Amino acid sequence: MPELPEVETTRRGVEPYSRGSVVRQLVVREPRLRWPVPDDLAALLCGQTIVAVERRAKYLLFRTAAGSLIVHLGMSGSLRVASPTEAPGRHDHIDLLFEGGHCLRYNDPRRFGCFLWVEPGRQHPLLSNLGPEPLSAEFDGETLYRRSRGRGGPVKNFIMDGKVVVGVGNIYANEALFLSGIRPDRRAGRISHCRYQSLAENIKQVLTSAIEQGGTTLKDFVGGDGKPGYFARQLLVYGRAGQPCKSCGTALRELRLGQRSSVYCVACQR
DNA sequence: CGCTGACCCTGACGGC
DNA sequence: TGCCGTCAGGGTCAGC
Repeated sequence: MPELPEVETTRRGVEPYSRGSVVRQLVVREPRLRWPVPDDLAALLCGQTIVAVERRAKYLLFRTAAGSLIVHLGMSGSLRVASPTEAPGRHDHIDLLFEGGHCLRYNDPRRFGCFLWVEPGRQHPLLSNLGPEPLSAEFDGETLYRRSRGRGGPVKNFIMDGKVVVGVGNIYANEALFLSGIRPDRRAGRISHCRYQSLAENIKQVLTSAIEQGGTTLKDFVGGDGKPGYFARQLLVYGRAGQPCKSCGTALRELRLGQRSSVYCVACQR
Protein backbone atom coordinates (compact mmCIF):
# COMPACT_ATOMS: atom_id res chain seq x y z
CA MET A 1 0.00 0.00 0.00
CA PRO A 2 2.39 2.68 1.06
CA GLU A 3 4.38 4.90 -1.16
CA LEU A 4 5.64 8.14 0.29
CA PRO A 5 2.27 9.96 0.09
CA GLU A 6 0.59 7.16 2.06
CA VAL A 7 3.32 7.24 4.68
CA GLU A 8 3.05 11.01 5.00
CA THR A 9 -0.75 10.73 5.17
CA THR A 10 -0.32 8.16 7.91
CA ARG A 11 2.08 10.43 9.79
CA ARG A 12 -0.36 13.33 9.67
CA GLY A 13 -3.18 11.02 10.68
CA VAL A 14 -1.53 9.48 13.73
CA GLU A 15 0.38 12.51 14.94
CA PRO A 16 -2.55 14.18 16.76
CA TYR A 17 -3.19 10.91 18.60
CA SER A 18 0.47 10.32 19.49
CA ARG A 19 2.25 13.59 20.17
CA GLY A 20 2.09 14.47 23.84
CA SER A 21 0.72 11.06 24.78
CA VAL A 22 2.38 8.61 27.16
CA VAL A 23 2.86 5.02 26.04
CA ARG A 24 1.14 2.64 28.40
CA GLN A 25 1.74 -0.66 26.64
CA LEU A 26 3.04 -2.24 23.46
CA VAL A 27 1.27 -5.45 22.50
CA VAL A 28 3.19 -7.55 19.99
CA ARG A 29 1.13 -10.49 18.74
CA GLU A 30 3.48 -11.32 15.88
CA PRO A 31 7.14 -10.28 16.18
CA ARG A 32 8.26 -11.86 12.89
CA LEU A 33 8.39 -8.80 10.67
CA ARG A 34 11.12 -7.89 8.13
CA TRP A 35 13.40 -7.93 11.15
CA PRO A 36 12.21 -9.40 14.44
CA VAL A 37 10.61 -6.87 16.78
CA PRO A 38 13.18 -6.41 19.57
CA ASP A 39 12.26 -8.27 22.77
CA ASP A 40 12.85 -5.20 24.90
CA LEU A 41 10.93 -2.76 22.69
CA ALA A 42 7.89 -2.67 24.99
CA ALA A 43 10.07 -2.03 28.05
CA LEU A 44 11.92 0.76 26.25
CA LEU A 45 8.70 2.48 25.13
CA CYS A 46 6.49 2.13 28.18
CA GLY A 47 6.17 5.29 30.22
CA GLN A 48 7.73 7.41 27.48
CA THR A 49 6.04 10.48 26.03
CA ILE A 50 5.90 10.78 22.25
CA VAL A 51 7.32 14.24 21.68
CA ALA A 52 7.16 14.21 17.88
CA VAL A 53 6.14 12.05 14.93
CA GLU A 54 8.49 12.54 12.01
CA ARG A 55 9.05 10.94 8.64
CA ARG A 56 12.32 10.19 6.89
CA ALA A 57 11.94 8.50 3.51
CA LYS A 58 9.19 5.94 4.16
CA TYR A 59 10.14 5.48 7.80
CA LEU A 60 7.98 6.90 10.57
CA LEU A 61 9.88 8.06 13.65
CA PHE A 62 8.16 8.32 17.01
CA ARG A 63 10.48 10.46 19.11
CA THR A 64 10.81 10.10 22.88
CA ALA A 65 13.42 11.30 25.36
CA ALA A 66 14.73 7.72 25.65
CA GLY A 67 15.05 7.08 21.92
CA SER A 68 12.94 6.69 18.80
CA LEU A 69 10.57 4.03 17.59
CA ILE A 70 11.15 3.39 13.89
CA VAL A 71 8.17 2.06 11.93
CA HIS A 72 8.16 1.00 8.30
CA LEU A 73 4.95 -0.14 6.59
CA GLY A 74 6.68 -2.30 4.01
CA MET A 75 4.52 -3.29 1.06
CA SER A 76 1.26 -4.04 2.78
CA GLY A 77 1.38 -2.37 6.19
CA SER A 78 -0.94 0.19 7.72
CA LEU A 79 -1.15 2.04 10.98
CA ARG A 80 -4.45 3.40 12.18
CA VAL A 81 -6.17 4.72 15.23
CA ALA A 82 -8.27 2.04 16.86
CA SER A 83 -10.25 1.53 20.00
CA PRO A 84 -8.49 -0.90 22.35
CA THR A 85 -11.82 -2.62 22.98
CA GLU A 86 -12.04 -3.49 19.30
CA ALA A 87 -10.95 -7.12 18.83
CA PRO A 88 -7.77 -7.44 16.77
CA GLY A 89 -8.29 -8.88 13.30
CA ARG A 90 -6.15 -10.99 11.03
CA HIS A 91 -2.63 -9.55 10.60
CA ASP A 92 -3.16 -6.94 13.33
CA HIS A 93 0.34 -7.64 14.62
CA ILE A 94 1.02 -4.77 17.00
CA ASP A 95 -0.92 -2.34 19.21
CA LEU A 96 0.64 0.79 20.65
CA LEU A 97 -1.55 1.73 23.61
CA PHE A 98 -1.54 5.17 25.19
CA GLU A 99 -2.59 6.57 28.56
CA GLY A 100 -6.08 7.87 27.95
CA GLY A 101 -7.16 4.73 26.15
CA HIS A 102 -6.48 5.27 22.48
CA CYS A 103 -4.44 2.87 20.43
CA LEU A 104 -2.43 2.73 17.23
CA ARG A 105 -2.93 -0.58 15.49
CA TYR A 106 -0.41 -1.98 13.01
CA ASN A 107 -1.63 -4.40 10.35
CA ASP A 108 0.70 -6.01 7.82
CA PRO A 109 -0.29 -9.17 5.90
CA ARG A 110 3.04 -9.63 4.17
CA ARG A 111 5.16 -8.63 7.19
CA PHE A 112 7.68 -6.68 5.12
CA GLY A 113 7.46 -3.79 7.57
CA CYS A 114 9.40 -3.27 10.78
CA PHE A 115 9.26 -1.94 14.35
CA LEU A 116 12.74 -0.99 15.53
CA TRP A 117 14.40 1.23 18.10
CA VAL A 118 17.27 3.68 18.02
CA GLU A 119 19.01 5.43 20.93
CA PRO A 120 18.79 9.22 21.15
CA GLY A 121 21.31 11.11 19.07
CA ARG A 122 22.25 8.01 17.13
CA GLN A 123 21.62 7.14 13.52
CA HIS A 124 20.06 3.78 12.75
CA PRO A 125 21.98 1.93 10.01
CA LEU A 126 18.81 1.73 7.94
CA LEU A 127 18.57 5.51 7.91
CA SER A 128 22.19 6.28 7.12
CA ASN A 129 23.14 6.47 3.45
CA LEU A 130 19.70 7.75 2.48
CA GLY A 131 19.48 10.31 -0.29
CA PRO A 132 17.66 13.66 -0.04
CA GLU A 133 13.93 14.00 0.57
CA PRO A 134 12.20 14.50 -2.80
CA LEU A 135 10.19 17.48 -1.54
CA SER A 136 13.17 19.28 -0.04
CA ALA A 137 15.04 22.15 -1.68
CA GLU A 138 18.24 20.12 -1.83
CA PHE A 139 16.63 17.75 -4.32
CA ASP A 140 16.48 19.14 -7.84
CA GLY A 141 17.42 18.45 -11.45
CA GLU A 142 21.03 19.28 -10.70
CA THR A 143 21.17 16.51 -8.06
CA LEU A 144 19.82 13.99 -10.54
CA TYR A 145 22.07 15.13 -13.35
CA ARG A 146 25.24 15.05 -11.30
CA ARG A 147 24.58 11.68 -9.71
CA SER A 148 23.54 10.07 -12.98
CA ARG A 149 26.78 10.69 -14.86
CA GLY A 150 28.49 7.45 -15.70
CA ARG A 151 25.50 5.32 -14.78
CA GLY A 152 24.40 2.82 -17.36
CA GLY A 153 21.28 1.41 -15.74
CA PRO A 154 17.70 2.42 -16.61
CA VAL A 155 16.60 5.85 -15.40
CA LYS A 156 13.61 4.32 -13.64
CA ASN A 157 15.84 2.18 -11.41
CA PHE A 158 18.03 5.25 -10.87
CA ILE A 159 15.22 7.44 -9.49
CA MET A 160 13.98 4.55 -7.33
CA ASP A 161 17.44 4.18 -5.76
CA GLY A 162 17.17 5.44 -2.19
CA LYS A 163 20.75 6.63 -2.23
CA VAL A 164 19.87 9.02 -5.05
CA VAL A 165 16.53 10.26 -3.73
CA VAL A 166 14.18 8.63 -1.22
CA GLY A 167 10.47 8.01 -1.45
CA VAL A 168 10.01 7.49 -5.19
CA GLY A 169 8.19 4.16 -5.45
CA ASN A 170 7.05 2.22 -8.46
CA ILE A 171 3.78 4.08 -9.05
CA TYR A 172 5.21 7.59 -8.93
CA ALA A 173 8.38 6.65 -10.83
CA ASN A 174 6.16 5.56 -13.72
CA GLU A 175 3.96 8.64 -13.47
CA ALA A 176 6.82 11.15 -13.24
CA LEU A 177 8.65 9.61 -16.21
CA PHE A 178 5.47 9.84 -18.29
CA LEU A 179 4.96 13.48 -17.34
CA SER A 180 8.54 14.25 -18.38
CA GLY A 181 8.33 12.26 -21.63
CA ILE A 182 11.21 9.97 -20.68
CA ARG A 183 11.24 6.26 -21.44
CA PRO A 184 11.77 4.26 -18.24
CA ASP A 185 14.49 2.11 -19.83
CA ARG A 186 16.63 5.02 -21.04
CA ARG A 187 20.16 4.89 -19.59
CA ALA A 188 20.37 7.29 -16.65
CA GLY A 189 23.79 8.61 -17.66
CA ARG A 190 22.61 9.66 -21.10
CA ILE A 191 19.82 12.03 -20.13
CA SER A 192 20.30 15.79 -20.41
CA HIS A 193 20.41 18.30 -17.57
CA CYS A 194 17.30 19.92 -18.96
CA ARG A 195 15.27 16.71 -18.91
CA TYR A 196 16.40 15.96 -15.36
CA GLN A 197 15.18 19.41 -14.39
CA SER A 198 11.76 18.45 -15.71
CA LEU A 199 11.91 15.04 -14.04
CA ALA A 200 12.76 16.46 -10.63
CA GLU A 201 9.89 18.94 -10.93
CA ASN A 202 7.44 16.23 -11.92
CA ILE A 203 8.54 13.96 -9.07
CA LYS A 204 7.81 16.79 -6.65
CA GLN A 205 4.54 17.59 -8.40
CA VAL A 206 3.19 14.06 -8.46
CA LEU A 207 4.11 13.38 -4.82
CA THR A 208 2.70 16.69 -3.63
CA SER A 209 -0.65 16.22 -5.33
CA ALA A 210 -0.88 12.63 -4.05
CA ILE A 211 -0.29 13.86 -0.50
CA GLU A 212 -3.01 16.47 -0.98
CA GLN A 213 -5.42 13.80 -2.19
CA GLY A 214 -4.48 11.59 0.75
CA GLY A 215 -5.38 14.53 2.93
CA THR A 216 -8.91 14.65 1.63
CA THR A 217 -9.62 11.16 2.98
CA LEU A 218 -7.59 11.62 6.15
CA LYS A 219 -10.57 11.64 8.46
CA ASP A 220 -11.96 8.35 7.21
CA PHE A 221 -8.52 6.84 7.13
CA VAL A 222 -7.66 7.59 10.72
CA GLY A 223 -10.95 6.66 12.26
CA GLY A 224 -12.05 3.93 9.96
CA ASP A 225 -10.97 1.36 7.49
CA GLY A 226 -7.29 2.14 7.27
CA LYS A 227 -7.33 2.88 3.56
CA PRO A 228 -5.73 6.15 2.56
CA GLY A 229 -6.57 8.01 -0.62
CA TYR A 230 -5.02 5.50 -2.94
CA PHE A 231 -8.15 4.79 -4.92
CA ALA A 232 -8.99 8.43 -5.34
CA ARG A 233 -5.84 8.95 -7.36
CA GLN A 234 -5.95 9.36 -11.08
CA LEU A 235 -3.05 7.51 -12.60
CA LEU A 236 -1.89 8.23 -16.13
CA VAL A 237 0.17 5.12 -16.83
CA TYR A 238 0.59 2.88 -13.78
CA GLY A 239 -1.73 -0.13 -14.04
CA ARG A 240 -2.93 0.94 -17.50
CA ALA A 241 -0.88 -1.29 -19.82
CA GLY A 242 -2.76 -1.90 -23.07
CA GLN A 243 -5.07 1.04 -22.49
CA PRO A 244 -4.83 4.24 -24.56
CA CYS A 245 -2.41 6.98 -23.54
CA LYS A 246 -4.42 9.85 -22.09
CA SER A 247 -2.36 12.28 -24.10
CA CYS A 248 -2.13 10.71 -27.59
CA GLY A 249 -4.27 7.56 -27.57
CA THR A 250 -1.48 5.09 -28.37
CA ALA A 251 -1.79 1.80 -26.48
CA LEU A 252 0.49 1.89 -23.42
CA ARG A 253 3.22 -0.75 -23.26
CA GLU A 254 4.64 -2.61 -20.33
CA LEU A 255 8.13 -3.81 -19.59
CA ARG A 256 9.89 -5.14 -16.52
CA LEU A 257 12.81 -3.32 -14.99
CA GLY A 258 14.35 -4.73 -11.86
CA GLN A 259 11.43 -7.11 -11.43
CA ARG A 260 9.00 -4.22 -11.34
CA SER A 261 6.44 -3.41 -13.97
CA SER A 262 6.93 -0.26 -15.96
CA VAL A 263 4.23 1.22 -18.15
CA TYR A 264 4.93 3.87 -20.75
CA CYS A 265 3.83 5.41 -24.01
CA VAL A 266 6.10 4.70 -26.97
CA ALA A 267 4.91 7.89 -28.68
CA CYS A 268 5.12 10.35 -25.77
CA GLN A 269 8.19 8.99 -24.03
CA ARG A 270 11.63 8.95 -25.62
C1' DC B 1 31.16 1.67 -6.81
C1' DG B 2 27.15 0.00 -10.01
C1' DC B 3 24.13 -3.40 -11.37
C1' DT B 4 21.34 -7.86 -11.27
C1' DG B 5 18.70 -11.16 -9.22
C1' DA B 6 17.19 -13.75 -5.06
C1' DC B 7 14.64 -13.25 -1.13
C1' DC B 8 11.41 -11.92 2.83
C1' DC B 9 5.61 -13.08 3.13
C1' DT B 10 0.43 -13.37 2.29
C1' DG B 11 -3.38 -12.83 -0.73
C1' DA B 12 -5.81 -11.99 -5.05
C1' DC B 13 -6.64 -13.44 -9.57
C1' DG B 14 -6.71 -16.02 -13.97
C1' DG B 15 -6.25 -20.40 -16.45
C1' DC B 16 -7.09 -25.13 -16.55
C1' DT C 1 -14.42 -26.40 -6.70
C1' DG C 2 -9.44 -26.73 -6.37
C1' DC C 3 -4.72 -26.36 -7.70
C1' DC C 4 -0.93 -23.73 -9.75
C1' DG C 5 1.60 -19.99 -11.49
C1' DT C 6 2.03 -15.04 -11.43
C1' DC C 7 1.88 -10.73 -9.57
C1' DA C 8 1.56 -6.90 -5.89
C1' DG C 9 2.69 -0.16 -3.81
C1' DG C 10 8.67 -2.16 0.22
C1' DG C 11 13.62 -2.86 0.83
C1' DT C 12 18.15 -5.59 1.93
C1' DC C 13 21.73 -8.38 0.63
C1' DA C 14 25.14 -11.35 -1.86
C1' DG C 15 27.74 -11.81 -5.83
C1' DC C 16 29.91 -10.39 -9.97
